Amino acid sequence: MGVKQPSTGDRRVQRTRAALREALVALLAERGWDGFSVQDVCDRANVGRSTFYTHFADKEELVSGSFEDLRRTLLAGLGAPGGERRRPLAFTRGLIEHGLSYRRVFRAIVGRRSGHFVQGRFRALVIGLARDDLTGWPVRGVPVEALAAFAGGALLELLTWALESKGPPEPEALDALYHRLVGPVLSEAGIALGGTSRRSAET
Amino acid sequence: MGVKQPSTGDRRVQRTRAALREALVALLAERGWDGFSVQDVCDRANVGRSTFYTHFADKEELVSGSFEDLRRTLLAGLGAPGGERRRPLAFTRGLIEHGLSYRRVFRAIVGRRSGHFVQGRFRALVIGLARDDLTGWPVRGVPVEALAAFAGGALLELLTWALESKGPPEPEALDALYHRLVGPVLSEAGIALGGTSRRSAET
DNA sequence: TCGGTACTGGACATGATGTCTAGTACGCAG
DNA sequence: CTGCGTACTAGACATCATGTCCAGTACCGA
Repeated sequence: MGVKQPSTGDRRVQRTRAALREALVALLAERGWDGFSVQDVCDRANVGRSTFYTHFADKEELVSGSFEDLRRTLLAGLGAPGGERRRPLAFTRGLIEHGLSYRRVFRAIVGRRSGHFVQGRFRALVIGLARDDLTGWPVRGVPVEALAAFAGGALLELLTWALESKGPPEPEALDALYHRLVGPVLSEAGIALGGTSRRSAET
Repeated sequence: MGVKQPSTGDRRVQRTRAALREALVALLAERGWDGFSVQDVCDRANVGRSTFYTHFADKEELVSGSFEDLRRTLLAGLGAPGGERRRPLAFTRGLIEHGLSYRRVFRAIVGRRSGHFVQGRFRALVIGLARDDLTGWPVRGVPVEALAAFAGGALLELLTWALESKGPPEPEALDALYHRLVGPVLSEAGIALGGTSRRSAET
């Protein structure tokens, strides 16, 4: 699986990888996942195709890194983790803002011209975030996994709808809408939305 | 786009198409979307590859037919349309039952080994059903499209979760869970769950 | 029974993938 | 600054799936 032979912090390696990632994101945004080949990425990045394969096994392995970055970015946007968390699913704000800002890329990730791998990866990211979050706000009789699937799926498709719609709403409005819809579900467990901060689920 | 030259009701045509569809579904269930080629479908169906292309442009066009069937099946399961509709999103029961019954196929449609096209098609199917349904139960200040995305996405991922989980729940239980979670969202518009049947949204 | 149409299988061109190799360029340590 | 090693390069190669085309065969329907 990881076939990365150049294990170095060599400057050449860093430049090459950066170029490839950049090219990938650009091509993804403008042509969609199936709209470009490994060759195309290499051309755009000015990198030999053989070189590509010394770093990544395929397009998918290359894009995986970008998802790592995205995840880190989103989590970083939450401020100090474990700090002052007031509402469930607080990460949605950052995700929505980010998604609407980089609209072209996110449409390519989530929309019709995407690819199975990319989309699946994004789904996993969102639902994973939801699960981690909701672990702190359990609902009676509902497995966290199921709750996360529900809330994450809803968020995913709502964001998709916003990205595809002609006049995309403001991030705040969309976030508010989502929380307005998903709020009742969570408050069913007796969670006061602006009230006590229950926070102590197993680490 | 539709390149179907054999426009006939010829018995040979029907047999060929049926064989191809059957083979496709079987292969999809056991190998996943990317796990088989057009050639494989033809082999399993005992049909020449050239023949395949006289009927369908590619795998995707072939599978489209099956989705049509599925849609019809689900809608048929609702009884006379416009009849005695008591609750919003009534179609979920049929969908969930069907999905859990044909677990292998639906995991292939929705799961990790699926393909972008198939998955997208299924998403569109579910969200489309939700939209058609929810048109009859509007929620103040929320576009139907958005509401359908929310409810459909949640259903989609909840079903996926159930399909992937080890001990899959009973259809009734899953359906109940979904409606328990999504219910509050809809009742926000003042819909009594067991009460008055509001039914007359703008056509 | 016969005409037409669907099926057959095989050839062909195309394009992407992934592997490999010998040679070149460049970063980095000494 | 100098050379050692490692990353990069171009290109060849084998493989595989796709989609098109054609001449021949089989079979449906009238």
